[in-house]
Amino acid sequence: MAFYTKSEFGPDCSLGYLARRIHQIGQSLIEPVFAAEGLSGTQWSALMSILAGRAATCADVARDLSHDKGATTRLVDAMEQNGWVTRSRASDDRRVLNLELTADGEAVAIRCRDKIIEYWNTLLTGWDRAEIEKLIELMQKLRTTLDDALTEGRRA
Amino acid sequence: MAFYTKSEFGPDCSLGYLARRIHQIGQSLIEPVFAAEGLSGTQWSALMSILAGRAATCADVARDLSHDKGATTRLVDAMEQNGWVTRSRASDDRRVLNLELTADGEAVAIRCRDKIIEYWNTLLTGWDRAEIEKLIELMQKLRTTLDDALTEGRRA
DNA sequence: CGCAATTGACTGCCTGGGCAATGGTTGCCA
DNA sequence: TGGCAACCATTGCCCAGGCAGTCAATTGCG
Repeated sequence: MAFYTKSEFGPDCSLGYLARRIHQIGQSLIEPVFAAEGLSGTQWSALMSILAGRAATCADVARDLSHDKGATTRLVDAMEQNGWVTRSRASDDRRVLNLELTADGEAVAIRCRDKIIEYWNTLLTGWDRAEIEKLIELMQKLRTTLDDALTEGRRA
Repeated sequence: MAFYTKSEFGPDCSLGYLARRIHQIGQSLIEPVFAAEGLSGTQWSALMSILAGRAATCADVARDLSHDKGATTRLVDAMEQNGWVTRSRASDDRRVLNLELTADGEAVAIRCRDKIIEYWNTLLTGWDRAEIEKLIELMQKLRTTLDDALTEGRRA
């Protein structure tokens, strides 16, 4: 039933540790790509979130990225100053500020996306397609499991 | 040959995004376990690194966790103040400070480890053993791929 | 042997994110 | 209808971590 045991548990087989390292190293590898365009990885994530229609407001972005709401305000501030997004008060709900990508914002987001795609494709040279698909599938499942646990914890 | 395409790429199939979310959510779920023992997740990682014999000095810990050297100094400061580790000047290389776990430090590390194991086992209820093993295997492979790219980049 | 490059530990500085509190707005429901 | 909870956006505060630079000790190479 139980998967991990006290004697076998170690960094190399810990999902938490592996996720941490993959995130850390991946981040540091890809960051130069963003830096070349003058933005941060988090900013790009936010742009993509808006571009993909997953988010239309500040709060949406924060939720979609599991990012702090306060930090998101400042994130949008920076992107607005760079002329990548615009804020406009929603007419139907005056609490909300709708975010929209400018032409520049969309262009930057897509340029970065294409570079990122190319970077991952290069990195994954030597992997079987089936392996990658399996990895993505299992990581999605893990993400779902964690998400469920989180919302369950929130309810309790 | 290429795995990702411009039309199909999206957050849900991006390994970077998945790793980020898994790391973030996993971290926030497990953090209370550490908080109950009065330490942080990073501190526990460092303790485990020493306990497992993967690190014997401050620099070792920094390397093993891909953690900033400066931050590691302060991390060890905190753990020393809590009485979990001791620093002692190495006799053969007087630059080095050898780190050793105290009885308290070891006890805390192991208590947390056991709780983490239990937490993951609970979380993974409903997963097939083979699935978990496959996921770990593929994440290890990804970690290795990224590590290689990193050291390669360092050399260039 | 001697000098340059490297390494370990540490420090100051700065940025970015987590957290809590606030003000304004809306929906709900007694 | 009045009041209350939820929600959006924003701000101030604090802390951890990344970065660059310092000092001492060590290694390596000509």
